[in-house]
Amino acid sequence: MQSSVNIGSPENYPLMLRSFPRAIAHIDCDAFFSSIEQSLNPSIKGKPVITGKERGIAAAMSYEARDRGVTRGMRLYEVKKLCPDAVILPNDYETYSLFSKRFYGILRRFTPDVEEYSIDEAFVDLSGLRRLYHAPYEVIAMQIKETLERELGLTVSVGLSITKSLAKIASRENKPSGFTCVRGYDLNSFLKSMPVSRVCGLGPNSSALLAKHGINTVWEYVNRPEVFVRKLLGKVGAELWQELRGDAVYRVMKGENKHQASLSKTKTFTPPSHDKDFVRAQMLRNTESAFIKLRRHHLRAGSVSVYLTDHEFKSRGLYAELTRSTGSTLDAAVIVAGLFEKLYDPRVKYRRTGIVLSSLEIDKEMQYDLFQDVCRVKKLETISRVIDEVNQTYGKHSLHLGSTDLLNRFAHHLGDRGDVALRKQNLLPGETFRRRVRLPVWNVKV
DNA sequence: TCTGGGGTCCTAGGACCC
DNA sequence: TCTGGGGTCCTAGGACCC
Repeated sequence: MQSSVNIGSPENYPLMLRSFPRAIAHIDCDAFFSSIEQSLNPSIKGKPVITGKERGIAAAMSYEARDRGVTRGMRLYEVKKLCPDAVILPNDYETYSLFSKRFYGILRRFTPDVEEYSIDEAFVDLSGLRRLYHAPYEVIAMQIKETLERELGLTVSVGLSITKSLAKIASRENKPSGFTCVRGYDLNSFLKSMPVSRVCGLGPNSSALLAKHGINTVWEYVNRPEVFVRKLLGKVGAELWQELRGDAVYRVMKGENKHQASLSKTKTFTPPSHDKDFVRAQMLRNTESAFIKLRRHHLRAGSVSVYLTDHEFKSRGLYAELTRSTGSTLDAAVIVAGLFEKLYDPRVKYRRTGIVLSSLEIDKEMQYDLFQDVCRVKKLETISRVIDEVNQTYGKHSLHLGSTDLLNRFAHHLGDRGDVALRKQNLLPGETFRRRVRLPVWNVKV
């Protein structure tokens, strides 16, 4: 890595690096979900593989499918039109999480400075490792890449540069199985014709705004004064400006279990509806699902917000803080129903409801408030536990709130896979799957 | 890209308080 | 009692990410 960066015309923008230059790698698994499916089932290697069957849209697709024009979020009937031979599978997050754990395990063999950016993307700070490995950063990064590909049976793309933002752009350059190194003195040529929309953090809105000011490439962006971008795009804009000039402001955040801030559940339905009972039932069903997930993660929520999205995709929401944090569906259902009453407008057609649980805390840290009704709390907890047990055995939502009953006339897509045995063979020592049983649904009033 | 679901972070502007 | 002005806190909504 270079120890200095030369960017722009020095007389206009004399650049003083704030920090010692770092070597940061961004590692991105190629077509993660579908590659895992192909890795586990060799008979579908080389075929267009799409996951997301249970939701009716393409969540992830293999390069074979991408080459045929399949894109993220595409409806599955469209997909079938494009490639009739497509292999369409439901998402299997358990298996994907397992691969993700292995992925991070391998990275941590090289250094503890690993950030879990998402299920299939990591940042690794290689700074200072040259001496340990007796090799330049490029070679260390290549070693990491080769180890990952060999042990996971998937390909990954790696970007290596002096800031996170630059490394992230770089990793996308030569997918799949790419390796792109951008040194300080490469910035000029690398950014010259790079569209601003490639920058992580500059989405469609920011890009459109920049275009209005004649800024289309990252090069044009970094050659404007900092005050200008700050005025236009605020704090984030200014931070990215630094990062793209090679001045690292974002650190690689190590730590395996970052504290989760919120947990949400949303569901879209078609056609849009203004049937109040139906919309409320959707909302409460989301509440049930959110709390099931909450309890599975051994968490409690201290606040809850609900929102409704109308047919024009405008959302309105309401937020409530709870007097004590809870993991009980029944506790929250009362609050949610109250918020819903305030939010619901009979003149509007809704197409989506959602709930966000926040102020999350770990279950065992929960302390009883001196003045609360301990008996009632215990009772609600017992009910929740029993509900979870029943549902685990007989299928999600077998036992549910009476008020969500009317949803049961809608069939559940089961997303069954029937290849659990195959998947189990693939487990390493110490790895397990959650139990998964599906039976017909019945109704119980609570 | 006309729109599926689960997240994080930022900020304008309202509420509230001197 | 009315009014001005300024500071702080908070949250709803937006923008963005995978």
